[in-house]
Amino acid sequence: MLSKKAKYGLKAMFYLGKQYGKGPVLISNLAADEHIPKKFLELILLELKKGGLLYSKMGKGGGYSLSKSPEEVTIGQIVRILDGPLAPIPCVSKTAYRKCDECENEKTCEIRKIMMQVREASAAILDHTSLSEAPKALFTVSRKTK
Amino acid sequence: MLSKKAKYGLKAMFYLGKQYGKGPVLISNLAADEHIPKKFLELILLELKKGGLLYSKMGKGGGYSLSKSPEEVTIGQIVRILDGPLAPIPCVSKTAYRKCDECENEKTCEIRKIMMQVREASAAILDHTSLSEAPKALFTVSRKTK
DNA sequence: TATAATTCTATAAAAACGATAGAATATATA
DNA sequence: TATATATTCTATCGTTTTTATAGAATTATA
Repeated sequence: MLSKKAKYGLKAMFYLGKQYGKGPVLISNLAADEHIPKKFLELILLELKKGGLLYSKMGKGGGYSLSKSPEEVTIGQIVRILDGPLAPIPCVSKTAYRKCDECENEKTCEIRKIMMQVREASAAILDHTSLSEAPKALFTVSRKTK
Repeated sequence: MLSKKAKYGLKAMFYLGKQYGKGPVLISNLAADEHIPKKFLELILLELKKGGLLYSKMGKGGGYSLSKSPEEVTIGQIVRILDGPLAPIPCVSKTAYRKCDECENEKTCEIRKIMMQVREASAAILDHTSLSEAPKALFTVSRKTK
């Protein structure tokens, strides 16, 4: 399940995507417009900034804006920063591989083989959908038996 | 992320799949062989039984076994029972639809459109992979732009 | 009746989640 | 330089979920 943090973050990023090029956006405005708890949103935007997706400026006339164009920001990037790896289990993550605690033999693990495919499918979608083209992309999953 | 409960459950189900037709399996044996905390495993097997995937018999000579053949039990069924819906957000779940708390307009929600596709892709894999064919199925995701 | 097994109920520790509070820091401008 | 405005940092807090564990109850067999 996507966390509320990630959901708020995605909302905020889409919002900033629409404001792209129009100067910095205030946290307060974003929070009010998207109905996100302001203090919580502060932390989220900070994480996204540290993740490289946002630019910010302090003081009068400051605020947040995308650090690159909406086309260049993928949903996958956002979700990874806020919720961690897309992979259902750590041993199939490409961006944050980790051996599973209980796993004896990674080569023969059936669970791993399946979750590998799930990760692959999810990543194919999330890493190829950007803030701008979100509503346009369509994906199909097809099945082949060896 | 898949919970430990679901991981243990999947391990147990694969194990029971291999023992299918050979009579009931003791929780103790299963727990020992797969290195799963026994008391925790009890709860898991009980859930899977209530979900209709397992048959059990109490008393001497009792134990657990699959309630249908391994081919008929899908990974999706198991994961749903133990971890809930596959959908990343409740509003795109087919088996457990729920309106998102924060959602204003489901029709125009960009997040929903994307997560719908993720759910579709995951379900396509998990609902078409069974305990027996797990290592054999292959899936590919292809992208089309409208 | 003794034994062996699942089932049920309750509890508990630890981690994750969702959120809030307040002080610190940086910036613009009057 | 002072003031207002904004992000940034650190700490905390309550709730829920996760990951178990304990023990009694129930069912079945021999």
